[in-house]
Amino acid sequence: MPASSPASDKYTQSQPLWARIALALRGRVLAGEWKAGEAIPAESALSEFYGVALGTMRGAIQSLVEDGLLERIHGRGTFVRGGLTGATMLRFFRFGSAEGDVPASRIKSVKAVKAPALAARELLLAADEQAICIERQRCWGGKVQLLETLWVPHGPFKALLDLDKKDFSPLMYPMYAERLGITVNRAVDELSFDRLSAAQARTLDLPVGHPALRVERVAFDLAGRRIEFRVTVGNADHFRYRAEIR
Amino acid sequence: MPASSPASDKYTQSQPLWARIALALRGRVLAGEWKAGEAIPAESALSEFYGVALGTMRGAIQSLVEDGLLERIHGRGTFVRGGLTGATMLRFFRFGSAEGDVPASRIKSVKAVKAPALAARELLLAADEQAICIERQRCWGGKVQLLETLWVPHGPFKALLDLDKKDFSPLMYPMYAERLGITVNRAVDELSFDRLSAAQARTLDLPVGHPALRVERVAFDLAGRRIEFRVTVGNADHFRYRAEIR
DNA sequence: AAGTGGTCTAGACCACCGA
DNA sequence: CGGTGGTCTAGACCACTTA
Repeated sequence: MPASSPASDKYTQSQPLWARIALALRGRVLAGEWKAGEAIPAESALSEFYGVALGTMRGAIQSLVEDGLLERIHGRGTFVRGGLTGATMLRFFRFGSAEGDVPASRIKSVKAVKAPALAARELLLAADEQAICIERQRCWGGKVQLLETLWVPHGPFKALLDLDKKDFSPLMYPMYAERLGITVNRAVDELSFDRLSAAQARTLDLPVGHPALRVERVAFDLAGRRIEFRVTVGNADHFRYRAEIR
Repeated sequence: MPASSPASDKYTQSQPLWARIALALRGRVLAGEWKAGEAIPAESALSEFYGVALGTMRGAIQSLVEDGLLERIHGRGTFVRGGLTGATMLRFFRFGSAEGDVPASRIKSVKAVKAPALAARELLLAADEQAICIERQRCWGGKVQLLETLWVPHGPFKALLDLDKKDFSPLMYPMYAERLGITVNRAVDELSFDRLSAAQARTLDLPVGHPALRVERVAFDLAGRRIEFRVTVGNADHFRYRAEIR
């Protein structure tokens, strides 16, 4: 940045200076110069490095904070945000008594497959492109409560195929981070209602055709790439969600 | 503000200067000094009035923008935000063909009642306090699609009792603004799953016990007061909602 | 052209954190 | 204590909108 667009060229670029610096900073984060959880240099150091005023540097950092890439802690520093923890599917459901229960996770299968049409579309994969399909169940209170099917692109995730089902972490996103170096930074859930198929009903111990909440989730990494598509199905009677408008 | 806490007292208050100014500004908006849709004075004028630097004034305004109270438009000014339009219940549903259709609204009844327990709790009313209950239906494609029951506190809304059912606007919130001077600034929706009662099923032309989405909404005015509680019920098969995590 | 918000500078000092 | 981010100042000039 200092060489390619000197700060003395005020107001001559199409983007504000703080936005260009934010872009450069984002690039350095994505390139792995500072890893998740680590601190980036102090504002003063960065403002000197880029040859801009402190306020401008703060603006650049602030935009990345609002974007979810960085996190500022007063008195300590500015940190690269860790990814999502993944325990977030619970926010759509209320399971009565199972408060202290640890939500268990059971992997049923991990297979290399041709991505089906829906998954290929959501992950922006070419037709017939290879993917990995993971099926798992999530349990609370000793009962299977959620059925999940996940697809991830084959390339960056192929190490999962060599992993024993027992060694999968109950939370996928921290596992992606530790084992593959892939950070899930953002996810979009699409909710709809459905009815349980015969197989689903059997596993969930509910009648066939019972109302179900269906969540289709696309997860994005730090660079904004689509790295996981997931379909979760659960008993609609336990659905509860709070949305705010303004 | 200029008299009660001069700007020269730097850093001696528990709140930052910009926060105290934001509070003062919010008070002037709530007092009606500038109405919804109107512009407030320019940053430069306000910074002079409060005796602070321009950057501090910008910070105060920015906080109110993030709060949804103000809106800045480059080159034009800073405006008091109009309230919600109210067409927002549609975001939970997809009604296939009825794209060009104007969503119709039919008021079934407007009555002064003792607030039932649920409504009283959500509106923070005392037990047995008076409220106004409004029942209405919303239609698309020539069919009744949503059933709504609304409760509003009696005091500020009593003018609604003198209004003919035909004169209700299809959108409640703009009507609150025009007829009562009450601006809905924020609303919280709680979604859950239910089944249609016999009466509901008849009106919606669906089987009894058919899966239904239930939305309980609390609406807040500019001052943060709870001014409306609303229960909306519709066919769960048309439910669709997008949520984002980060 | 005049007025608005948006960007940027070059400082100063305050509040928080950890060693 | 030294280092971090947070607040604040007093300017200057840019970009957008309206008349």
